[in-house]
Amino acid sequence: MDAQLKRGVLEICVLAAMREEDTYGYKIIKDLSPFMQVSESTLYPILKRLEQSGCVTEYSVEHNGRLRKYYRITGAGHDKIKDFLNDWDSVMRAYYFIRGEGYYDEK
Amino acid sequence: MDAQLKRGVLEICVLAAMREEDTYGYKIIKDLSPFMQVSESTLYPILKRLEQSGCVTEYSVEHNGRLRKYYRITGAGHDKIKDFLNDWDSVMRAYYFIRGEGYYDEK
DNA sequence: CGATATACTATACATAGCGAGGTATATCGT
DNA sequence: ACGATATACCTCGCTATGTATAGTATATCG
Repeated sequence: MDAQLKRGVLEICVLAAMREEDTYGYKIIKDLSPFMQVSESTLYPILKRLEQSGCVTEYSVEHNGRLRKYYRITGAGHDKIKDFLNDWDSVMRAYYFIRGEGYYDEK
Repeated sequence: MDAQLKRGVLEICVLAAMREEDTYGYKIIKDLSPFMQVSESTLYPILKRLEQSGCVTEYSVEHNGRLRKYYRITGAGHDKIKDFLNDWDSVMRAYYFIRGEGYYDEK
């Protein structure tokens, strides 16, 4: 996916990836890879930002002699996903404008 | 629309806005405003980039004693729109992943 | 025993939206 | 007559964020 298109979508994908169960960085990259390439240098700063903005909490678990960091989504994180889905209408209106088929018929 | 979501969409909207007929900066802002707020400090750099990358050509027409800059989309510009539309599938897959309803059924 | 997978971190760079400010003319209400 | 608003274009600086590159460390597989 185009780097510019990723913005605004990727962060929400990361939150969505931990909706079912707590997860960790490397697993998120693998889970998203079927439809979106994410490099480590992109993901880890995102996780840090999400933690600082209260959208996720983190805790470490020892795994093979190293600490593996798990992330759990918070209420604020769920709210952020909802906000994104509410914004999606305006994205679709832009898409229909670009397709050039005029009015976007509400779902 | 969220600033991050705009990236990758806005530039293509600008190209789409001149598909029917040549247009100019101020008019583009008005034409997009029903579904997307664009400030002048965002638009004019975009038009400059599009010109430098060969997606549009520009020419000036005198209007009320001042020069008004018109923009015309090129073949490369049309190609860019096509590329965007071809990429849209992966955006929708990300959207369906976020919605949490699993597999994205091809249109 | 080297390659690959797993797993996290830090530095430096490029891209692009946007607020704030600048310049200039025309029009409209009071 | 005059201030507000609309039209029309441009630039500077800030900020957010994707990404390449590199570093650290263990386990596994051929």
